[in-house]
Amino acid sequence: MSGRPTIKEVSKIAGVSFKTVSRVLNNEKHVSEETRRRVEEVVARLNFRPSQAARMLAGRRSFQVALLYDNPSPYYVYHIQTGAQQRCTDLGYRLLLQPIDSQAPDLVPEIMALIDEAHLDGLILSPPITEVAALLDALDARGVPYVRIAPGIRAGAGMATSMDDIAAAREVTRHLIGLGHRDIAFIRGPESHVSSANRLQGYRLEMEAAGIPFDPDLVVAGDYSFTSGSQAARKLLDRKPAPTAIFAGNDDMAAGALALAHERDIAVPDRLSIAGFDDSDLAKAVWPPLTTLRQPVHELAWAAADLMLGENTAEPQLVLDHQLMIRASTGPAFR
Amino acid sequence: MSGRPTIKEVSKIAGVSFKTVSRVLNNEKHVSEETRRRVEEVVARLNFRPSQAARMLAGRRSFQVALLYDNPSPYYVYHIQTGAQQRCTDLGYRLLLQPIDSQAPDLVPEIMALIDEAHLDGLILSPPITEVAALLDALDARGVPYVRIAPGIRAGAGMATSMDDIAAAREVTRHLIGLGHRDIAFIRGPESHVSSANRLQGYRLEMEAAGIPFDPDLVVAGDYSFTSGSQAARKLLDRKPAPTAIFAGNDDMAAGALALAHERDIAVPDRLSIAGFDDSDLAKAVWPPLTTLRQPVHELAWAAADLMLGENTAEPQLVLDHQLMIRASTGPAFR
DNA sequence: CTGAAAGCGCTTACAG
DNA sequence: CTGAAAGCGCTTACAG
Repeated sequence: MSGRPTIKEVSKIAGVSFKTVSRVLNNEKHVSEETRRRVEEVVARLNFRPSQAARMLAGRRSFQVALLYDNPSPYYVYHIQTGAQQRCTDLGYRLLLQPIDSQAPDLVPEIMALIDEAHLDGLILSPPITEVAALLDALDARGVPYVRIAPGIRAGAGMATSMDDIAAAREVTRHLIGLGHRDIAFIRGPESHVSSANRLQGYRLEMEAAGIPFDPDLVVAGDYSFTSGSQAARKLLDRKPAPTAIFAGNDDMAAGALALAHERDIAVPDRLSIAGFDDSDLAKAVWPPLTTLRQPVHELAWAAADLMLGENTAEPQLVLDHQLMIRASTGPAFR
Repeated sequence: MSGRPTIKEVSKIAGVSFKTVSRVLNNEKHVSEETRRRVEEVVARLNFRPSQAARMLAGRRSFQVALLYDNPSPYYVYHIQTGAQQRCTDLGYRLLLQPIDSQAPDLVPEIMALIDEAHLDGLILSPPITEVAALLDALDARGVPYVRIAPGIRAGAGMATSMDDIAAAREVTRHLIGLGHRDIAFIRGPESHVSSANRLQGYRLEMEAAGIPFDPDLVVAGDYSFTSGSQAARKLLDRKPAPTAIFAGNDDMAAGALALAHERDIAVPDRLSIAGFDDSDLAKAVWPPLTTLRQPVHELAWAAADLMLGENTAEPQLVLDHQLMIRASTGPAFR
């Protein structure tokens, strides 16, 4: 690999010391406008970029942070990546995208080693890595800055971005109740996800607020997968009387429930309404398209990066808006 | 940030020079077994990881490569990332995941600057960045190693992994013909994608091989999006007689066609068969699940990383197997 | 506003 | 098999 220009070559051509070039590159004060312009011109002409390795080694900051994730959903990972990366790039930081097994026994030392190895300035944690208490303790102890996206434990502490899962699930439930449904079933996600418990609670609160007694038999467990949604729907639709509406804790499970309805020739939404949660790519690709709740995944990640690296220091806990997306999979109750 | 151990501290504790520690870390010869063991023990105890920045700066290699992508499909991006990252990690390399706008006017200088800035040892290119001739020229000129995934132009040159789109599309078409279909329509992808033209050609070749004359009116253009699939299906189903089968160039468009069939109450597969391409997450989430062609996305990326960094130097052009996935969206022709 | 010195934590030649 | 020296390309104090 040849042709790599260095700061010294730039300085030679610009006729200044390489220290002055460094000042220009780092936007420091105390450089005359004319000198700055001359240096910038040479930098642009040579297409010069300072060696990140050298900056990391010499400086106290690496301008490098990592996004840690352990999520099986391509949709979720994609949007969380693009959101965080967009903001990091704008602020002059490189974002390392780090998939990681949150169940690994040596998770904490591995992450600490990563911090050393890559000289990380900070960490963005996404669920379920947000819930590893030992990791939070270790980061706090070393003074490594971090932001959590949608944290469950220690929700009030540190920097975090989130949405209100309870309020959101209430909105979906209210929509169904508004359509005349009373026998509304809920397919819940895995115990390990905080979001899952919160959505269930939102469903329950709204049912009770409408004077409909909570019926535990109408709640069936899934694991956020398509297949588990189908199985849960099978159980629910075998009941007599069957519920007239199903609210699934995410879109994958809603799609699974929908497929089962098709299989049994149950018209949706005429005989059965189905609502999901997330507004993932899936929601618009199935038939009929899913009524669901748009989770601002991209924005949550963008705001997390902004919180850690940007100017905003006022509000360390950001709650972003969600949105109910009403589509064709829900309709008036038939009885 | 405190507590960062360095190679010197390790060497002090192990009672050797720091140069010896360096030898152990790099698996060099000429270290006695006993010394090696002692050093490794200290490294493990301190949870020491060498500073990547220092290695990059001092060494001729960075052990860092980048994956460049510009693709709107979360599914595709997710699997290409995990495939490449898995192999890179196993081989001791860090993989930078770099989304990039392949239409950007300064694409080439931007990438060259990235190479300098991050001291990259090589590049993995995914479509459509694989098709930027000026980039390939620049990389060749600087001697930067790169592998392309599913290249279109200069397909015979350099390192590449791919699948046989033509043969694959022939298989899907053959499956439909075997079910008794003769009026088989094709929804093609955008002109800009090589895969799109190849799949069309495979469809055409197989039709002609079966003695069915190619009918250009049965080919409608889409852009790989769900919506374009619906629109294309609308045009096709407005024809008299309508085709009995639709082969879409990817799963998103197939899902769009399927949604239109539902909208018009056309039973799938009884009155209309629909096949897709990719075997994305979508294929199993819609009803009925799509017959489609499994593209080995993960494996293509894994093999690309392996080609560039692994031991395999024999075969610079790898063609991986695909697989026809027969599901419920295709069935016997009704007439 | 500008510059010369020291050093970040490693690897690369070069000795022994 | 092991070590002392030089240097990678920058930033950080410190001077002027």
